Amino acid sequence: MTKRKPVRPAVVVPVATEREQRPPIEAIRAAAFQQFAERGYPVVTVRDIMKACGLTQGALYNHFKSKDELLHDIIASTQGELERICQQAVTAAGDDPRAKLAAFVRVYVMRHCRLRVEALVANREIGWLDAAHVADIRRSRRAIRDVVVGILRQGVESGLFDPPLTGGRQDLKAIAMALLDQWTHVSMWYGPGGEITEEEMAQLYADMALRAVGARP
Amino acid sequence: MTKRKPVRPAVVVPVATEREQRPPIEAIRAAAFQQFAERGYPVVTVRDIMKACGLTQGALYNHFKSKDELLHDIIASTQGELERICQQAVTAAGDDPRAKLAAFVRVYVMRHCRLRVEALVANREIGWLDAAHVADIRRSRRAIRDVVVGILRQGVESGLFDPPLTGGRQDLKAIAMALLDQWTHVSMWYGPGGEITEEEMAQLYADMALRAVGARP
DNA sequence: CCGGCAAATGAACGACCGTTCAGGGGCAGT
DNA sequence: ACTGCCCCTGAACGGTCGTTCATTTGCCGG
Repeated sequence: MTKRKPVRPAVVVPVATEREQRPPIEAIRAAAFQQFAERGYPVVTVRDIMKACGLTQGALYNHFKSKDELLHDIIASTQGELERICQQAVTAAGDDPRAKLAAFVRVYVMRHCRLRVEALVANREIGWLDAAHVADIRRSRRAIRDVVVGILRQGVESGLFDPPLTGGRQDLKAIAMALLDQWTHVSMWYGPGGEITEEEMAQLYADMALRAVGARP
Repeated sequence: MTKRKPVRPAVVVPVATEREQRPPIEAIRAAAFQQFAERGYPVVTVRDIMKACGLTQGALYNHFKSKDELLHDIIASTQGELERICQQAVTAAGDDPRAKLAAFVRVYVMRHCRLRVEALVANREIGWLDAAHVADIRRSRRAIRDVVVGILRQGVESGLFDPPLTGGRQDLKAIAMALLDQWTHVSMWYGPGGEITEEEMAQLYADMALRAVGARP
């Protein structure tokens, strides 16, 4: 057998309904999310995506300049929305760093449970973007991380947090990275069919985070 | 431009020394690790890997049945070794679940810092394996998770751990997943050029884990 | 009814993919 | 010196890829 076999059988979901319900550009975005999440950007072809929308390959280029720009478009929209709701949750949580951290975790984890597909694509497929498209996504990620670092710093300075030390000093950036890794990768294994609701997940992760940073009760 | 542009410029490292020093099959494994880690399995070609070893594309098939089997081979060896050292660290740590958990985290995190490239490939590229090759990797991952769950259960039953509740009951599996996500993804951002040593990372993560599960001092 | 225009089609292009295979070199054992 | 055997080479195969483009479609204001 000399044929290059697809990494997974390129089963294209029926869809059919997509085409009528929303404008084609939205159908393309939705189909791309689904396909990228299930099989990964490099092995999903333009033909796969467009067939899932009931269109043919050429029609993509009436809406996006390239496959690469399509990926950037859907990642950037998800990432921007995530940054927005995280910022908003923190500012709405008052001034207590414990409340801020808890609010952040709740919003972040619940979003990664509810929008598993989008979160998974935004976090896993970013590496396929070329240098020009990847910059603003990374900026947004750093901004989110810095929000967490800011909460931790405020908690430490006010004496409400007592996080573990790293070689004798505080490394709040490492702690923030560790916590964000945990929260982000919920989207890799959480399934709505399980026994835990999204609210319970959010509560569990908030509890663990507050404990990890040594928040006073 | 109608040419399909590579996701990243397929810069092939000089190598040259590889060929002489070790048997070719080892050079192929090393080159594959490096290339898969840097650019991802689907976009790394057989020609890329073999050129990095100073060989030509056809020579791969004297050592591996296919590109897929090569990926499985290098992932399986890494994963098997990880499972082994984790088991061994836990049994060598005595009977106190706090010591067991700390020992597990130390070994797991230090390995993911030191062997970043291997860990990254084993965790990130597993999805490209076909169904026949993926089964035993997943089994090993479950086994490692169950080791953590076992430690947590022992800690709870002995009253030494008091982990957060999930909807009124203990969900040790979810806690184990959350912790493993955190430990695993160290390999995504830890760089030996940073200010934190591997030992400090291991200590930090062990501290956070013990706090998260409510270990008594 | 008509002209115009955005949007879709599907063949075509140039490139590259994983894998196969006939040919060839080098070296151990006899 | 000859015979196997292992390993490597590089052309070839059959296929897929992202993208382009001439052509057609379908809709809208007049």
